[in-house]
Amino acid sequence: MFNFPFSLQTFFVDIILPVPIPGYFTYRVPKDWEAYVQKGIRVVVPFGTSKVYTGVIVAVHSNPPTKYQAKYLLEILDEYPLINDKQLDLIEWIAGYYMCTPGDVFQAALPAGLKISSQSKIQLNPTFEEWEQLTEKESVFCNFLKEKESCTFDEAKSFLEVKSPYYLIKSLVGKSAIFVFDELKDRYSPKIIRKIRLTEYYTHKEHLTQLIGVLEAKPKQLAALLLYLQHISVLRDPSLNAKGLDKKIFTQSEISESSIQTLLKNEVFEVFEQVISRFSEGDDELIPTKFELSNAQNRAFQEILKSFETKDICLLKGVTGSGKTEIYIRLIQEALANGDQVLYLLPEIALTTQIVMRLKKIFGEQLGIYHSKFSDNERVEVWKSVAEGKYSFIVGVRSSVFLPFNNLGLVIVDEEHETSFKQTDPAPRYHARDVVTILAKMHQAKVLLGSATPSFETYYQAKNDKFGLVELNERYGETLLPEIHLIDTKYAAKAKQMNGGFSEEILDKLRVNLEAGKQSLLFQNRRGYSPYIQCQLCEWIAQCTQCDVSLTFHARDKELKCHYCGYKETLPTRCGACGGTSLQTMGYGTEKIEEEIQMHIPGARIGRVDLDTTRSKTAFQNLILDVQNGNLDIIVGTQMVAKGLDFDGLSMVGIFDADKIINFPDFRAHERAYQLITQVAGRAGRRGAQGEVYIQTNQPTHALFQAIIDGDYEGLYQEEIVEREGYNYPPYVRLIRLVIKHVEDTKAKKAANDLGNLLKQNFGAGRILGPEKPLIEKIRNLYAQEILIKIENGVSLSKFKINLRENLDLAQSWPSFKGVQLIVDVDCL
DNA sequence: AGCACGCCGACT
DNA sequence: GTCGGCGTGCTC
Repeated sequence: MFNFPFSLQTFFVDIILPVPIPGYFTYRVPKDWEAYVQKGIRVVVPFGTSKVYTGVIVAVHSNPPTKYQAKYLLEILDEYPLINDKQLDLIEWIAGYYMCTPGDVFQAALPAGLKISSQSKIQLNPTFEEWEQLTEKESVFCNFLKEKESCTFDEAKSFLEVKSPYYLIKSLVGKSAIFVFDELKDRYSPKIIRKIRLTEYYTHKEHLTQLIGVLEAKPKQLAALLLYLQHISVLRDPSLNAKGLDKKIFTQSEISESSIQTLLKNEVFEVFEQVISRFSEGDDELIPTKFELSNAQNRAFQEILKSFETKDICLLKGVTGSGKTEIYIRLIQEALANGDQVLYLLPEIALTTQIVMRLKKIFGEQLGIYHSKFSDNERVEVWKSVAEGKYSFIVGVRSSVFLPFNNLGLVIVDEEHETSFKQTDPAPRYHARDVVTILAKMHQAKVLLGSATPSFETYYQAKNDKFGLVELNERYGETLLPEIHLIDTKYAAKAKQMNGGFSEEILDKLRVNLEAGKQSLLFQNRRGYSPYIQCQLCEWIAQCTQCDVSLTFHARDKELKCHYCGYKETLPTRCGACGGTSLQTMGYGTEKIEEEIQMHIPGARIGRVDLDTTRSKTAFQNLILDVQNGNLDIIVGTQMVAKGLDFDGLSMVGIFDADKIINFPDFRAHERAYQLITQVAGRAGRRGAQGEVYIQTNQPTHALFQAIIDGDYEGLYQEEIVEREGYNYPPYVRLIRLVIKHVEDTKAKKAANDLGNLLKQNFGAGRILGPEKPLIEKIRNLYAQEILIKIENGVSLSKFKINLRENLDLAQSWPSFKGVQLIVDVDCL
């Protein structure tokens, strides 16, 4: 760091601000603070006329900006860097690669609790006495604060009727009249639970046995004591008493509050408070960490280590149920023993389940979990714990790539092919799997990509020796791959073997399974009751008012909903066109499947697993528990079940809309269909028994089904890769998608056309596809057009992107781009 | 992205 | 005559 004690130079800092404006922002450092500014610390700055933001310093220098007057910093939030150099480098890399601003990345990288903004609170110092030191304006403001207890920057601004209250506030802070507390300190409070334990006296065996004798006459108190001893066997080991028992456990059993109170009064029990981390699920005993790998697993494990000697990235391609997890665990143990940090990325839904419980049991306190359903408090807690080194192992979703690692040794990306690793909606539109390879390079860490059905991009790299490749082709134990049956729905319909959407075969199988006490899973990749409702007279279909899609009927809420914009309306009784009353639900969603199966198979206990039934944090876990405990016979679900559920009991899987998946208009449709169907099918038949899978389709001769039945990933890959090469699709080219949006259809088309022509001129028509209307032309009243850019392998991506950015900037200055939104999606899926 | 400045319709 | 609609342009 610079340190010129008598320097006449003025210091400036370049900072990242959470705004979608390219580049960094230069601010001036007040003379007194020169010693405190440093790369990686957060600062609060004024921005525009009335806003304050938290930014992070990326550079300290003494070059005044020439084109504008730099403003002063308002506040310094950290003593030490909160964001380390590698993180700053990663932010910059992502912004460059994904063609967004550092601010976009910063916004995604930091939990909100670490980004105070205009909402920061101001409070009067209660011990403040020296009112005579204040200016008139200041004392008026302080009196206002006295009344209000606290106020926000915004409130202060409107009260003071000035454009920027920060100078006055700063002066008051200097006089110790007020506090500005960053919301971090305010919002972030540790969680405390109340526990009960024996007083020290009764931890002695003789006192305790004596007590039990005395309580013989008081059965209720005795019951309470015995319940305690049942959970905490103090007689066996008095030191266990220190752990205590959650008060809830008493109240949940038959023990009355009054008997507890009596025991507390008589100083048998005492209450104490414990600060708990928000996600340590109790203090389960750690299970023994030594387990044997099977021969196949051990061979794979050794091969991975070998591959890491020469390559940084390795693909582990292991069939469902081959026991990849044990191999991961072994690698994680090695890395941790080595003193390295480990990051284990999972798709969101997989994270709520058993695997995390299992890892928690093995790795205990060193394991931190980073999940999108966690509150902001919890995220800040994880962030700090990683920075402090409390967690050396993180299991998390996409965004955990931004955590403050300083010594990463191993990154595992499980279910590597999952599209949820790519962020689609707000920028940065990054792919965690790809970001992780850069992150790992910075840390000189190894990356293991795991999947039963790798993405073709990844497999291509492995095949071409860029990544290591290790295969695990046998299922763990003796379990056989499920037997897959195709049901020809066209034929079944002719033979009168269809019952609505269900073939007799599936219904029969469900009945047989139910009688045998076995569980079944039905897969329908569409939530709600029916994907559309239609008038039987005039064929009118209820459409969303803001989007170019039909409305899905949700029976539970008796509403029509748009799955794209969230629009809702109550179920109409009349046709929107002819006024007729014969509206009918068309097609099948999970709700309707659930209802009809209930009708066909009365007595079956049916559970539904889709976005609608698992919105809350615990709902999904409760459903899983119900399945595990055998409280459900049939589970109906969307792709959530394919990805989230992982247990033994399922003996049969039924798949309904296979045709929809296969015929999806996208060059990756076959790859995706293979992955999804294989994944769903893989839910059937674990631990010994062979499972059965029934797929309803009207094109049973489709080659894809044969590949799925044979588990012939390789064959499908070979076939598809030829097509990809022939038609110039990934992995032979990189794709960048441009989306052009406008409220007016014609304006979107005009802008897209103009841009398309420019790009064709400058990059060659062969590289530009479109403009074309996307699958859904209008969402939230915005019409969209798409342009696809193909960049063949070997072309310098960074140069291409700089060139592309210039073209885009030029286009956006055109009159035809007025009011047009332009989205850039690099490596779009 | 916000948010201010700025230029045209329905209200006291 | 004003309040307020959202079009456009800037933010270190």
